[in-house]
Amino acid sequence: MARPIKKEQIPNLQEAIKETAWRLIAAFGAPALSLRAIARELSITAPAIYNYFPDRDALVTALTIDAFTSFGDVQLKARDSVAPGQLLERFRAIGLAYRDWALSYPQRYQLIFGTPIPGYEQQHQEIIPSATRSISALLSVIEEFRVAGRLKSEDFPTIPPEYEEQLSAIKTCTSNYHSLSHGVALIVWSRVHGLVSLEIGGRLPPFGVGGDALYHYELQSIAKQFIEE
Amino acid sequence: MARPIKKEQIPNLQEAIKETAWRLIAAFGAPALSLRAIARELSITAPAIYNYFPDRDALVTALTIDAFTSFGDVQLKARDSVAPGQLLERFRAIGLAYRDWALSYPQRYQLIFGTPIPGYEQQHQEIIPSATRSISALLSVIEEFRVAGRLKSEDFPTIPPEYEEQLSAIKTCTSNYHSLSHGVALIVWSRVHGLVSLEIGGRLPPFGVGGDALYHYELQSIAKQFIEE
DNA sequence: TGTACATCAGTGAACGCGCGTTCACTGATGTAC
DNA sequence: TGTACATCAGTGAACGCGCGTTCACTGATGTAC
Repeated sequence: MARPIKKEQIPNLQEAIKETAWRLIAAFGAPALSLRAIARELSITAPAIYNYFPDRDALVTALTIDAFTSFGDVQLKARDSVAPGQLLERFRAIGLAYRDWALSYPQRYQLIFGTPIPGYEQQHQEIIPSATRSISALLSVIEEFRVAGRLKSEDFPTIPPEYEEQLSAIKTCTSNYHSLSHGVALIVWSRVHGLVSLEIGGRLPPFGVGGDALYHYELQSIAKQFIEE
Repeated sequence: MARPIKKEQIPNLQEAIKETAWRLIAAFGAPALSLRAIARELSITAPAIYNYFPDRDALVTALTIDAFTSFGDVQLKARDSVAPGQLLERFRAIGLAYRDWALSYPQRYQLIFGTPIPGYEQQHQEIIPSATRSISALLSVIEEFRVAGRLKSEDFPTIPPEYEEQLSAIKTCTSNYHSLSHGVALIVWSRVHGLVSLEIGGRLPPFGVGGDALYHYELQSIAKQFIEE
């Protein structure tokens, strides 16, 4: 017998909300994200979302954690796709994966590494583990170089003791790493981030330079500067 | 005789609107900028703003142009503060001025180099002149190095002809520059931008590294890599 | 010096909109007997 | 197999808010005679 028309349910609404949020962020930018827009898109009412997230900030926090996790997965996978002995190849794999991920998910990249959403205060405590994990692939390889005595560090600025204590956030994960490794990892990250964020922002075309060739060149430069053959 | 209480006028309201806009952007972020908030701050009514700017986007465009102009002023002043012969010192001066400006006006930096404001479509044609001028200081010095035969470019990726045509935007200003100079300027910019945007975003502390020492180190690295002594 | 008039920067009310969040509710589903 | 009940995901109305933009207006200022 025919049941009365049952409204088609959305299985796993929690996930559907997040996926829709990503689509809207991709289309209109993270700061324009709104619960009502998500609800509209899913053909539910806005208050239904409150069954899954206590408020808008909690949703953004969940999205941020997911983004860091996805990014971290890719970074660790890239590292582990190369045998532990081939450090230089590991480094290259991580670097290439960085840009690939950023170009695949420019919105997520902007969300976690770009200008923060106004009016949204990051819940640092909740985000730190996934954020720390995401950078740990690069950090671990650089530390391995250092341990192997292959990190060129002659003129790298020494890190003053008063800064050392600020390392705590990351150090919970990588407490045994030398602080030099953190310094080098940071400068490597800043170069890679500089190029990638300009590329995502569409600022390469005016210079008439291809992002692909430039990125390979930059990775090569970094390796040459910091790593002993 | 006592005139009736005259409401204190704001002289040069156009400028006052822009100044207030910058203050609000500094406080709440560019995407949160609203005409009504500006009006409230100035104790005028929102429609009064329409006497000076046809709509919100026009205001943002004006702010963007002002920011590029202010940034360009600083860049050119830095370059010209050093005698034309001392190219390396000119380069250093430009680099240091870049960070100084960014740290002084992080909001302006974010507005012109960070994630674009959602719902605001840049009026490219109006902005291009000030944007092009702002980068011209760096570009000119690098071109001078090239002309002097002091630009190390052995393994710099060659720029494919199909990209050359995209240079048009900048080339209106610097049409006689070699495209290699554009390429090198871009990579220099990307490094400097990478570090500065991480510093502005408050992402250096977790690594326990001081922005000052790191930036000097990075400028030095760039010079060493691209410039013949 | 005094009057009539044009100018036009700023006002105040109103429009239609979207937002986050609250609240009492409904109605399908699953469980206990 | 059948009935009574508890659960709880999602609803719909409402709240108070801020937004960009429009419009007819007002009232101080400057000009012409």
